[in-house]
Amino acid sequence: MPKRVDHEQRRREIAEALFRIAAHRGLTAVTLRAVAAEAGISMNLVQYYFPAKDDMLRFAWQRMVELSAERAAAGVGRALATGDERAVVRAYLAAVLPSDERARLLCAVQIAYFAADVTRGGAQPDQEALLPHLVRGLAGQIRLAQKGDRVSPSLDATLEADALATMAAGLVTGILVGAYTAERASVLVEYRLGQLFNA
Amino acid sequence: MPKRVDHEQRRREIAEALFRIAAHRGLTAVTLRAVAAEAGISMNLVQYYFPAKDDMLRFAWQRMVELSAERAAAGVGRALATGDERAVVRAYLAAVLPSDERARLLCAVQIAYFAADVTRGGAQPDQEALLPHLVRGLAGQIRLAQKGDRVSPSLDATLEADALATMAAGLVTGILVGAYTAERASVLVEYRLGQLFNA
DNA sequence: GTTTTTATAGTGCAGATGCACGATAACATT
DNA sequence: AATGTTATCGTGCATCTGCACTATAAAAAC
Repeated sequence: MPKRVDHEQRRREIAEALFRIAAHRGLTAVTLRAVAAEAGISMNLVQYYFPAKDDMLRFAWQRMVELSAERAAAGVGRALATGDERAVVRAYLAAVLPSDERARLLCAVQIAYFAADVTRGGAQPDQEALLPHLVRGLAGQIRLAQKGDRVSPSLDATLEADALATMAAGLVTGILVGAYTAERASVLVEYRLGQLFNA
Repeated sequence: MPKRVDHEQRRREIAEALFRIAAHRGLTAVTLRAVAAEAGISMNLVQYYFPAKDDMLRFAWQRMVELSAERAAAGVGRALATGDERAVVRAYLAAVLPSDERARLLCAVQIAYFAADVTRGGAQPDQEALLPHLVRGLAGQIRLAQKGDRVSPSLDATLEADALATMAAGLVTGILVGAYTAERASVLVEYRLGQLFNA
């Protein structure tokens, strides 16, 4: 076997195995042995790259935030290039919603962590910041659109952003639980965008 | 000790102990021993009333749905008596949001179960039905208000109900994670009600 | 070519967990 | 008063979990 291994890469592979287990069988099923088996390596190797289980869990969480951010940045970046605020807002929301299988996996993992955090007294700072971050992004675009008269200036940009962001958060759970399809969610988002932006 | 004990009552007490543990330390911390200690009884007694741990978890889930429904019915019932659709819609949403410590507890428990379900492949039928049930209730009130010209008939009642319900669901997570306060949530709900209903 | 470092695997262990089995005291039934 | 039933408790056990310790091939360093 090769001597030099990219540790970061190895940790990411292990994190991917963790994602699959956490998303399909819950954080409870995330044991060193289960992750090792899923990753196709021995349990000791997992311990080699993560001194303690908690390190692994933390790394995987950070990795998930990173992956989600990348996905979001791609979609939002394209929309930003067009200069169309409506498209940017749509992209923001689309980035949050689990549209494909990959996003569904990441969302399920996020919810698993979320539940573990909520019940562990105070949540991680990251958890707490996700929604406000989305709200700021949305509010910024709405204010921009108001300056261009594409959104009525009588509306409260922050409250509109709050409404959109929380709706998106609710839709995530709705989709994961099977109460909404991704298509239905899109229709709802489009409906709200139609109300927010001038025709 | 008395010979005859109300089994249902005992199970409810055990469920309450389970709630406290699940809400504060997560479903992972819900062990037979922990629940027994929290309830102030021996572990064997827990097993006496619940043959298997899974029975206990299922009973507690049902009990939580029951308690939440009772709380909701109280608030919505009062509003229904007034005949004011706006008040009813407000009551529906207020019933979902964790406004006091008790509601916060139940919501935390719900999220813990929710996460466990989402990651266990298909969710419980109950989980799946909660949001649609809320949507139907809201849509009904909105249609009623449209007939009385208190809501513009040009709006899509179902989509408006979807928007409100998912916003409420998102607010629940937002409040639990500390991103929103219950007061801020009320402001947001009122803002949206102001948009939905004619002045 | 020897030695040191690095990536990988095996094993054992203390603690926790769900559950089964047995014991017993309080009450009901007769 | 005797007997059976019910609620409660104690204990032991197989299993699993995270972790520590050790071993060993392969590759790098010299």
